Amino acid sequence: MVEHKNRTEKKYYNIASLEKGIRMLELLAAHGELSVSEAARLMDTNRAGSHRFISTLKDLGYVEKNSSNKYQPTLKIMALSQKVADRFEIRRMAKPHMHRLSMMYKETINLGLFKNQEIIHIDKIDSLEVLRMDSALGDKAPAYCTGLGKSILAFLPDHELDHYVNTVDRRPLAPNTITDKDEFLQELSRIRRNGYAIDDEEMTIGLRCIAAPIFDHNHYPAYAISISGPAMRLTHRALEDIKSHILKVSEDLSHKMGS
Amino acid sequence: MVEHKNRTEKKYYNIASLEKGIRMLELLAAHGELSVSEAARLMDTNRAGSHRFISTLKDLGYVEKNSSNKYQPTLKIMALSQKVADRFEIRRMAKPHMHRLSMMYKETINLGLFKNQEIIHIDKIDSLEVLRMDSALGDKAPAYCTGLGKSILAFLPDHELDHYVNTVDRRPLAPNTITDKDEFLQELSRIRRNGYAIDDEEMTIGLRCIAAPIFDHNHYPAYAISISGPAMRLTHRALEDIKSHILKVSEDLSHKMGS
DNA sequence: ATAATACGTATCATATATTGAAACGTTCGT
DNA sequence: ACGAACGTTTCAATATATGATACGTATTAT
Repeated sequence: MVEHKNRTEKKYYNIASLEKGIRMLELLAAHGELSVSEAARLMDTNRAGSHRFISTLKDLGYVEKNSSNKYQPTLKIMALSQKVADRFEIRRMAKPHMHRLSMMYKETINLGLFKNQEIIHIDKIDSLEVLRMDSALGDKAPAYCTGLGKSILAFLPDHELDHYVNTVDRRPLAPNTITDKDEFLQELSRIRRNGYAIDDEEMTIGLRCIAAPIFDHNHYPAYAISISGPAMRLTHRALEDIKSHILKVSEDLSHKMGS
Repeated sequence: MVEHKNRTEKKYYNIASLEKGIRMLELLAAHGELSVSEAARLMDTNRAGSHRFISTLKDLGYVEKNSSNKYQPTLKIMALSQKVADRFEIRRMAKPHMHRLSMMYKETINLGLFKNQEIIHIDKIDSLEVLRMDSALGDKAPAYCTGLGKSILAFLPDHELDHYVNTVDRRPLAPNTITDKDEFLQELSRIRRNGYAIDDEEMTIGLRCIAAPIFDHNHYPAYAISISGPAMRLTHRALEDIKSHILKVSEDLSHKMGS
């Protein structure tokens, strides 16, 4: 009777029913299929209780009844999983490239994701130098004035780019921010020709950066990779050296993503 | 006040907290990452409520906090998803082959999964003939006296096969059921040489069947495919014709599964 | 064939888990 | 340096999950 009630040690602000429901889904996935009463035994409850959870999961579409009166998980979990996996897959594949670039150039390497017209930093390797850009994972940045952003924008489908240029406010954040629409479109066309983008103190004064887009299996520029550092170290001369390397990396990653 | 309470139309034996929790997970997956208060707004609740669900998902390992105080789904969903997907993947890939075999031979085609020393029927195409085997999806059958089962057993790793032969009761279910251990091991060795198994009225009187194993990416004979029908139609002569086709199909599917 | 058992599903009163408000310390934006 | 927004924790009120009960059907044993 003691081990039956020792769940009091749990944080009392957790949702017990959610834990049980997820556990039910895990059991169904592990066993492939379960009847209401089999599940009841595994969950240490009665048939009525078991049925309630399974029925809820069924209504949510994560579980279905097969012809032998057993319940089995559906492929709906795949939809969830896919969304999550995509985000992690690029990180896993980019990591070795990022390390190599980091060792070669001793500057900060960033991996960005384009979402809701913004750049989200999904991975990075910090420069070991004292003077360095200090961004946190998950931070957001505008696309129009960053290397990551511009390299992606340049390869967006026409209608999406149109929408971007016409709706996003290009407020000046640093001396060189490109605010004029025509000038901005020219810049994107230049990037499209080169394959890479340079952010020359357009978001942060003193910060320079070179970036290239990474295309996913839909040939969509979902991600970008960049090297950024203080303008005094990352001279235009230095960028010239880095250029071909980062292009090579972005092409390789695009290929790995199925593009 | 009315639209706020019209959830009374729901089946009252569903678990509301589970629905909300899953919805929270879906939102996190769709948005990539969300803060407690962003989620609160999307879920139409307050920060405390939102936090409770996220915290629960975090403790379950499905969600983690990133460095910008947002919560994002982890790869744990993949583990769930993978288990489910495996079951469906073989079905999806086997379907066209099964249809082709069905049209060629006009008999019942079965796809089986080996689990807990039993065969589970995970897909089938019924023969259009009046006289036919009537099995339901999800039905279980013993492995030792079915084509599907024997074709898999024959290619099991040694220690697993040992365990099977020594623990499973080979009770006679039909005239030709192989009950003797040595005779059974000889049969498996014959199947290993041929690559396919024949069930000659070993489980059901009057029913004959030919089956071949399908290997997964671990080179494990996780599945098998079979053609079964009445012994009077599925003569040994007929089986001779079918043999090479079913072998070809099973090899192709093994290859597609990464074996 | 028939009885007995196991099972899936539905309903209800009651016990309990969830809820929203309130509060505290921290972070963020200005 | 200030105020607002946020994440987290606590607690009492109450909306919700629970277990018992019941019923019709499938499965198994006799």
